[in-house]
Amino acid sequence: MTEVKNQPEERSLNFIEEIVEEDLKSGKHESVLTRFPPEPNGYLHIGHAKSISLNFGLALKYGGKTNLRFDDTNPVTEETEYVDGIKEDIKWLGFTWANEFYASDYFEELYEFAVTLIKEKLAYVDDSSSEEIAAMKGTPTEPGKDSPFRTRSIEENLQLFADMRAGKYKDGEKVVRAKVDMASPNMQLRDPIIYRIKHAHHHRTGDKWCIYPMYDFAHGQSDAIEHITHSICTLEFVTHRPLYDWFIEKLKIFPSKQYEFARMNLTYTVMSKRRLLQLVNDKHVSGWDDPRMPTITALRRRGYTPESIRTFNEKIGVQKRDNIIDVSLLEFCIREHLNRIALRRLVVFDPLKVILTNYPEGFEMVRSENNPEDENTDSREIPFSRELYIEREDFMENPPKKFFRLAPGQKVRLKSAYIIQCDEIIKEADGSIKEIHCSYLPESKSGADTSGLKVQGTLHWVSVPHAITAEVRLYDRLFRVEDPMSEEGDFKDYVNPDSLQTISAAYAEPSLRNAKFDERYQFLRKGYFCLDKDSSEEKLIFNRTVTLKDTWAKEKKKG
RNA sequence: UGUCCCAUAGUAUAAUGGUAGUACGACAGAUUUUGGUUCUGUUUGUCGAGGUUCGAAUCCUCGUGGGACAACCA
Repeated sequence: MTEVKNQPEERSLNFIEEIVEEDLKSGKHESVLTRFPPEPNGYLHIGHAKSISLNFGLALKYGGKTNLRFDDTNPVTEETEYVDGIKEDIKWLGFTWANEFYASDYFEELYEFAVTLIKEKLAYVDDSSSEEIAAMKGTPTEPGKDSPFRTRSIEENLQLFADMRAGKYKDGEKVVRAKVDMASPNMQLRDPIIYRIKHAHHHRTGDKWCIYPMYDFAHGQSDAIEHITHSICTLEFVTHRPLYDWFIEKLKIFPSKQYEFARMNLTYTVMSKRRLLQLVNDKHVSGWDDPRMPTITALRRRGYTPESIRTFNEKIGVQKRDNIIDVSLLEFCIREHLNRIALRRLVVFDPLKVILTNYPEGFEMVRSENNPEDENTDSREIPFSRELYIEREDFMENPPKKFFRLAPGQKVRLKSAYIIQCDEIIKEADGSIKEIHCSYLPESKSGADTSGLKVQGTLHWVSVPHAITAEVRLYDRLFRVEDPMSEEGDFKDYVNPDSLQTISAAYAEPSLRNAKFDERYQFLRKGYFCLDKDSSEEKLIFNRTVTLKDTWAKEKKKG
């Protein structure tokens, strides 16, 4: 009777899944073929991850396939470096494409499509300048005017188009436009340009072409060539859909259908390749993979797991309304995963020396669990000695109420070791605290505590003679404001100046000497960390992926 | 003031004419050798006005608000 309880929660379908299920049920399509179509002019960001999850997820869910297709129709901005980066990111996210295609694979077919249109009197070569074309285009509220070249003969158009391809004209001298409707209320339909001249080296076709198709003339046709059943893109292409359908109809090719969803926005960051590139170029960050960036490569470097990003994508859903997702949801997803898999380690960032006056010379090894959430992980030994470092902020000479840490006369437990009590504060000449002298309770050892004492606080620590040092990089949100784009002025004015704090020498327990790149760590009471790619044999560098939730910090703020 | 898209707690997301639910956040408490985790509880919502209907978040109309579109970018 109560068995329903453990059933996985049934998730309702998003609007695209509904369309797919309907198409499958009605027999419109026998299977699903989607595509992920990045332009190789920058790195993928978390917003793209939503599209990747959607496209690949749809195929996975309904037993279909997904092609990876690089939309490489603009040679001046596109580079092979980006192609490689994008492929790596998709693989890392855990998805596998059926075919790796390029819009440039179809240049010859696309050229023929344009010839077909010309022959049907549905396209023409226009000698007008860019400015003239813009002027004749009209405005959203006023119709456009026909170009004087609109009525050229088929033969002349064919010849001119062939000459364009042959390289007889300079950039911008001529374009090919589709003949749709200069009076259409939809601006996209006012004789859109479908081919332009660019004497530029293409990352794949080299110098074979000097004319390149525009997005609208490449995307839908590429979908059709591949027999994509559901071509999913973002909302800004809604107004392009009539054009998408128009080309498919006029060319009588496979009727792929375009569906649009709202792109994702995240608080405290920006989400466009153009703006991210600005941050890189203006050196606000060290590069596309600076861990503060919302790019996939940066998230990976920062320690995010692909699982957490996929979970995040499931949670945010798919819809058509503008949205800005609270970054705390992303943080929740990564904490939830890391809590399950991260190995616990003790690391002191800002050391305060503690001398245990009644502890003998030498040291002992104490045992500590690697992950209390996972019974399968074992434990490790940590050296404990008479001289220790604790976190400076874990001691206060005059503590406020509810300060459960170390203070004169106050007792705390040292994690996996003993209860200690503060007896004396040793100060420097300037009055600052040099070290504190404590006594430990031998009968309070972890696992064999017969002291009967209950203490409120437990601190992390390291043994001074055994500690190793490491650099620790603490990251915070890239922007000071939730939505930099909605603020006055340049979005770059709102970059958070404290988004990176570097601790050049933190003191870590010796087991971290063997830290591995594929392992995740929780530095107790500090946050989740991973080894940074800048690390070397001589120098360990850790990135903070995300902090732990800190209710004490909130308490302090309240005053 | 053209065409198109959208509107449910602070943020997201369900309810597909029949009890407005879930997650994150926030707040409070319990547990805790991490002020973590876990658990419990509280809080806040259908943009507005009409209409259809026994019944409307859902369908219709008109408003209001937000967004997209005028690159030889994608």
